[in-house]
Amino acid sequence: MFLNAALETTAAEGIEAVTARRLAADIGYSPGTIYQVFENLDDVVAQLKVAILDRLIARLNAVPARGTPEKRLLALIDVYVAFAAEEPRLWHALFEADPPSGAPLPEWFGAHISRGLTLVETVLAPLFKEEDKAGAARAATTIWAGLHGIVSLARSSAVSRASGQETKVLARDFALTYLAGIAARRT
Amino acid sequence: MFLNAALETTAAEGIEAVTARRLAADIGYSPGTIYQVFENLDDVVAQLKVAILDRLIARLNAVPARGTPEKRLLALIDVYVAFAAEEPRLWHALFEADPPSGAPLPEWFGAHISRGLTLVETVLAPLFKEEDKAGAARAATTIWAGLHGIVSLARSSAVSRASGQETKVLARDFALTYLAGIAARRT
DNA sequence: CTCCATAATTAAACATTGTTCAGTTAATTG
DNA sequence: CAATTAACTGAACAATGTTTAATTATGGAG
Repeated sequence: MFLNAALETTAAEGIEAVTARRLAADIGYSPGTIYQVFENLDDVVAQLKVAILDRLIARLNAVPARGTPEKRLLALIDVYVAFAAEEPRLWHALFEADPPSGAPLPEWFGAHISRGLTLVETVLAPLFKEEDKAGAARAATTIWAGLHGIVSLARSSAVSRASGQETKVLARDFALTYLAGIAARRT
Repeated sequence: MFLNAALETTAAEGIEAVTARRLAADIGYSPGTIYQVFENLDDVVAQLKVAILDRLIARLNAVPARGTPEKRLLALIDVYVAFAAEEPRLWHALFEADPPSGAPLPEWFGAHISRGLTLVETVLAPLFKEEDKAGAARAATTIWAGLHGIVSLARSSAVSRASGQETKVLARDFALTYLAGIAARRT
């Protein structure tokens, strides 16, 4: 219940609106109860991030697993960019917002993020020889990170914020060019 | 004075430690005085970000303007990654931290960020034909954004956090591969 | 030097935040 | 039904950003 309320508030008003009293009031409880379910607000936010990541990964998993790796990667990118465009506050809460206290995220969170990475890695695998698993992993990391950077820059810069389409073009071009570079440098 | 104190506190303890009372106490003033110099704490943080960006850009400007575009770009990247490694709290405050209130940054901040972009664009210019200024701009945007994403992911992921060297290799590889992709797709 | 006007600075107050905990209510078990 | 356990509350505390009346310092005119 707490997480559902936190998710709704975040989607509608941003993660900064998720306060202890607000969260409790939304489901008809008192603030103190939160601390019997969660360690503190950082814990709430950490689990909220996992819930948001689950949503994103569910969408990514929903793209059909057929076609060339390039086409599949572009489909993943479109889904990612669309998620950031449709749910900007969720994307921000997941990838950009700090825990309320400013403390680092718990260690177990890294394992969740890597689910996104391995998803990209799986799609990219056919492009790499079997003995070059490290290359596939590195490419997946770079594309995942680059995608994040492009969406992040697009959100903060007033330039391309007007046309949401621009981000999609930029992200697609980045991925295709990077893959072309891998092919070119290999030969 | 306020900005200097804020910069020192941020470098040492992170931007979350920059509070109104702390800031005032550090220079021997009372909290209320801040509001005769700044509009509010968001304003302090915004100007602090500009100060940090000035530092980063000063370092980027210090790289020699000779050699091939590729070598010059790699030098820029090394400086960027080194800055993030040596001053992680400043990098975080500049690129990742939200304003205290969660409100968006003022419009004039975008103009400052674009200084970094044009710097990369200048280095990349010789690689593009004169009529393809848009291509150079897009490449600069992608590299700047990708660099941000790689450093951001490296910081949040426990995987490569241990060896700070990994980030540099990843960033260099990303840039070179992306440029190779541009060359390959053009022919 | 004195007096006054202006500027600079303060200290206290207010609302809101996360968090704790003794006390109260609800549920469950023997 | 009684007693134990669990769930929950509401008031309190410290710390936050921000405002403002009061105070102090500054500087110029006579």
